[in-house]
Amino acid sequence: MSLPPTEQSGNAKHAHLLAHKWLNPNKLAELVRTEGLVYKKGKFSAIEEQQLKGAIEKYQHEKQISSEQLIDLIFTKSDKTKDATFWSELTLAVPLRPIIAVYHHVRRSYHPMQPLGEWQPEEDKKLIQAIADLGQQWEKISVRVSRRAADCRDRYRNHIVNKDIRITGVWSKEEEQQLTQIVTDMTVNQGKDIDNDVFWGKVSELMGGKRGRQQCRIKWTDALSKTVKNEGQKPRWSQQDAYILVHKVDSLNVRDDTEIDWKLISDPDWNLWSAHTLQRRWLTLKKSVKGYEDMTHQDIMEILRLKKAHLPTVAPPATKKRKERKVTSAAAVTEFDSRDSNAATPEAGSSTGVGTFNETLSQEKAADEDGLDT
DNA sequence: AGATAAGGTAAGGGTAATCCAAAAGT
DNA sequence: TACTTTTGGATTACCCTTACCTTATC
Repeated sequence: MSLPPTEQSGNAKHAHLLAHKWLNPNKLAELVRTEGLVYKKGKFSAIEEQQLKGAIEKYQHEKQISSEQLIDLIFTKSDKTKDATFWSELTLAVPLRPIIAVYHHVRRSYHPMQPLGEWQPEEDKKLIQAIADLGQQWEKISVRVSRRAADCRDRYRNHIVNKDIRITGVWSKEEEQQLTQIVTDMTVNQGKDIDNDVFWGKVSELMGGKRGRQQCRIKWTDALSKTVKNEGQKPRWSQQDAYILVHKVDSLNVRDDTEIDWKLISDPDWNLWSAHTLQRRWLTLKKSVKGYEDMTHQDIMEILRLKKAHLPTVAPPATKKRKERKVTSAAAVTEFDSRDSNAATPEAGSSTGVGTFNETLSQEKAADEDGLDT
């Protein structure tokens, strides 16, 4: 009998799996269940980009290959000189990433056609013609339109489809109701999760094609879903929210804010804010720090920690004429926290990995209690 | 020769930078 | 009230994952 696998040996084994097996989502999910495999999803952080770049340069140097040969290696299929270990080596440079993710990421970022920005009317014409001629064969279309296959596809589904009936601008009450109806029919009325099981292409169709999939999704996740959850009231961002956000980000102890998984930041008791909204709020917060462009994440954090050292008092009641204060989500959280710290039930909090936050807030709150409105 | 793994392409799901209007602050 | 600053709504180029194949490898 050997020793039970230590964390290290487990990780080494997992790292090897991730770097050498082209695991499809089912197999990945199974390994997560059976072996406690941990892997990373979502946007590649700046740090990971660096690590990949380093690995690619190292490979290029060791094998003494030119940049052209490198591009061949990444894009040309069935090249006899192909090195089967190439993708595995790159993957080892970014721990926790499956080889398929690295493969796709590198092929995107080293693509010879770089993104070109806004589409010109002539390009749209070319695209429409190409689709008419070829069908949805994006790689072939790409050659004719001189845009990446993925960009052609995106242009098509987001802007060309239904472009004559598509409308933009502020949503009417009727549209909002219709969207809410469609989303709830599709999810809760089918026993599905209203936050995760929505097919936005389908939703757009059901909206009669008047609104695109992006319009529908953003409208729902950033606006409608939270007013639905908040009994029709629209929350407004407050200084308390800013305080909470700074402390949550701080508690993650990331090296860089590109490492943050914003979905983990939203809290069951603070979840009126979508991940997207929180990310946006973080950016404005960060930009409020003078000279942030040249600072490390740690420097920025330090300043923000100082700036937001104290929990701001609730809603400055300077005047009472304010038509019944909108309930802010921050208020909801602080209320919850005071219950939480009294009860001290471990399961009460969220298990999102930002647990230290609640303690911080409770302490701050205790110290600040007198300043709080009653 | 047939099974399985690697790899290519398309479909599906999402993020983040930006513009501008509305609300809050002064 | 008029003006300035902050926040929120909408838009859209761009990014990541999954599904479904074809091709390579054993």
